[in-house]
Amino acid sequence: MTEREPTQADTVRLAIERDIFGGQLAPGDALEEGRLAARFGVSRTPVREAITQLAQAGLITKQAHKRAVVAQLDPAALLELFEALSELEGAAVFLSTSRMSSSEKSALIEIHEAAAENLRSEGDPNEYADLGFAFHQRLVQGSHNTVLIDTTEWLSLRVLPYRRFQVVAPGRLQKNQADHDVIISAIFAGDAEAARDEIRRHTLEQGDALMRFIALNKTSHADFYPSGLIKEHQI
Amino acid sequence: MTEREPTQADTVRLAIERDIFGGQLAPGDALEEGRLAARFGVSRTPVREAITQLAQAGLITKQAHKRAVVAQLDPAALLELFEALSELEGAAVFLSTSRMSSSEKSALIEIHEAAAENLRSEGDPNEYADLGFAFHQRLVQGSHNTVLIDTTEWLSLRVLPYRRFQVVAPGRLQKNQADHDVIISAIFAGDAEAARDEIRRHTLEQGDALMRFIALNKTSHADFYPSGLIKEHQI
DNA sequence: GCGTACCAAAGTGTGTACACTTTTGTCTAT
DNA sequence: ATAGACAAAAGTGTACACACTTTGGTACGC
Repeated sequence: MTEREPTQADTVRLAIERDIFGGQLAPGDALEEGRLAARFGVSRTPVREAITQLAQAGLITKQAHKRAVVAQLDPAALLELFEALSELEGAAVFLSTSRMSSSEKSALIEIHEAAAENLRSEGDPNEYADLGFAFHQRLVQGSHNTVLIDTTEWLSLRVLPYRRFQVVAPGRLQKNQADHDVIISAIFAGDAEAARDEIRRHTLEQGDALMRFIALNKTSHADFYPSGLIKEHQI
Repeated sequence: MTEREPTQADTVRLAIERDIFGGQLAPGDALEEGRLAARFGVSRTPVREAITQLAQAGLITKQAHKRAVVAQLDPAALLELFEALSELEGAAVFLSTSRMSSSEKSALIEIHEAAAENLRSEGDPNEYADLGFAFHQRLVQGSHNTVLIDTTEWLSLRVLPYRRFQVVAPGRLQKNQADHDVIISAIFAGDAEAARDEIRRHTLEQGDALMRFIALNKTSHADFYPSGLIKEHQI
């Protein structure tokens, strides 16, 4: 799916994606073609096209003659997603161990140390989260296998709408940083199997923490958004 | 993407998929909306929708204002695909080892033995190929992780159009069967790591064999189809 | 009061028309 | 002869109209 010059359908699709990842559209929200068309000042045709693409990608679900709905992940599905993600990242890191160039490795360390510094100085937790995301991303990209990279990034994206709910449990960040430390050590030691096992466990734990949080606040995800705000954005 | 009652777009999409997997549409062939519409007796709208879905899925490529083209995989891309696939199958089998029910295990063995019987009696190689596909599929499904299963099946599908080129090298089938045997043993022994390693190597080898074949016949995939036939089906 | 059938409103699926972009073939100038 | 410009043809992107399906509510019968 390459697009040189974005068509209106592409524009609409990107806008919807941003709304989903940004939280303006929560899982479970309905998308109505007519209103979206009005909102973006285009006809329903490109909107339909955008929705088709998003549905195919799994970001929204769609049944014939029914309104498209932002994909909603129940805890079981979320668990499966993280499990698959952990295996995928494990596979990628296994390859990365022997394939990362020295410049890629130093870029990885740079990110890791920036995260450490953020932790020491008690900086913005959001910034730390971004650095963590970048860390994982670089790690996977080191595999130099675009299929693996794309697939992994796609699954990461699918859980992204839920990441915003993750609170900073006490000590969680330190644990996270320590995990990353171990992973880096394994890679530099050239122990691919150890690196794989470490990141696999690490990612699985992350998913577990998120699920526990959601379960603890046992509530539909929509409840995280003040209903007034939803109505305005639901379009 | 669930569809209860198939829309025309779904019908068209399935028909195109069949053509691609069946070889009537070879990688590199162009798809023209108007003619497809005429062929299926519908308007261009559902055809466009089908093409959008296929493009999103990676089965065809599409640029704005240009005709859609059946995705073409160069050897490098094919290698990456098989590498990713082998890791994915490895991950799935790792989980399957501890998760397959006894009925799932016996179904697996049944397939395996049918394949053995086919080999002994020198039956249809196409039937053996189908059994091999089913074997891998059951193995992956044993992981009980739908995300992993869907992702793996999708990648398998993407290489399917190329499988038709695979010739039966002497001894290849026996080697294949022996590999499957080892995998089954590892699973029944409960050795998840061994099972993972075995299928990973096995799938990687399959990809290698396919690539070598394509490279040996160093020719664009379109050359496999008599050009007269292509023209008729190119629609 | 409860379930059921029906009806209207909302919303999606598809056909068709047209503008705009790409492609192809021809003509001209060097 | 060849390269470049131009024009016609082919093909895609979008708007709009309308039929069909779903949905939610209301009235009717029990």
